[in-house]
Amino acid sequence: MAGPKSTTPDSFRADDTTLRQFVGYHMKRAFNVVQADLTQTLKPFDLRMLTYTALVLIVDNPGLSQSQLADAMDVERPNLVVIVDELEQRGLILRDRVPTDRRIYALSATLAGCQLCARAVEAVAGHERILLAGLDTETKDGMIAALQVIQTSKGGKI
Amino acid sequence: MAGPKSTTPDSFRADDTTLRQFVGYHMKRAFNVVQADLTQTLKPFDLRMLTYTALVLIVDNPGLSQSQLADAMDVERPNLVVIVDELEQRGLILRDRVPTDRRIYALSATLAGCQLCARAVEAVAGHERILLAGLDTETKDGMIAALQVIQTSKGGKI
DNA sequence: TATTGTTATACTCTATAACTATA
DNA sequence: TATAGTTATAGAGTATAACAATA
Repeated sequence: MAGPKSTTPDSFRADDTTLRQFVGYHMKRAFNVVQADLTQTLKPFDLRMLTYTALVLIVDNPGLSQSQLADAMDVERPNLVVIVDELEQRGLILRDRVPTDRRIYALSATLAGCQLCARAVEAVAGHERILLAGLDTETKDGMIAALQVIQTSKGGKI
Repeated sequence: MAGPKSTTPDSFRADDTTLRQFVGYHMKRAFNVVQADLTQTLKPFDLRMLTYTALVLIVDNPGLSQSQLADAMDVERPNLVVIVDELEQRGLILRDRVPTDRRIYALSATLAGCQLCARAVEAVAGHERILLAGLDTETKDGMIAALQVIQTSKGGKI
């Protein structure tokens, strides 16, 4: 990662541009790193971040509807359809009609889905441990708590 | 934001699915909120997050090259071209050839670019203050520091 | 040979409107 | 009328290969 030997001012690392930064800048850069790592980690399982997140949520919350899943994932319902389609076609989840309200699909994981999920979760946890090795537990927990507070402030936006 | 009155299990808020979450999940949700707010804030200036970030970095670091800017923004060079194009066509920045290395463009902001940047930066700062009102200074700084550590661990990925 | 900027391209993610079937 | 799921579609953002000009 040596800087280019150009005649322009010495290479601008992101850290040098300390003036007038905004949280979105740091969040995006950090998220890029996390997502790139996640993409690599999930590749052997043929999962992306979205399909992985959906699968974990379905395994952990059997019976939830697509609307509820879309809400939990912060994704628009139309965009969730293709994600659920993919998981269903691979035999990882089931779409069951709810007799008392036939508009709703109750989502649940198959045995294959649970097994794939378990392996993927383990892999992700392992990679995350490496990725966050530079943070002590207190700092990490503080960051996650702060991220959750920001999430929550969604409704209170101007 | 009342949950749907369905016969399926009570609405799953994201906060209920505490099992087996991963940082990417929290980072994405929080980033969604920040970016949505940023998009709204920048709309009056006809800027997006990417064009705003590029403009601020050029204003604060006059003379940097497109490669350096792409590196600072964590964007691939080909994708930066259209961003710089847009700013140049709007008369906000200049692309100047460097005599000592004619491969490079030295980027700098015009007066109009500096003025628009100043107004946009102020608006963003104001919105950010509201968005992060739920966090005390210590928590906020801790989060940003943690995000920067994650950024840095990019090179050390497995 | 390597680097800067560029074009072309494809893929993913996101956002909106409109439809159906059920309630 | 309202909601769940769906379709279609358009727009961002992202990633890769290949090229011309320059070093």
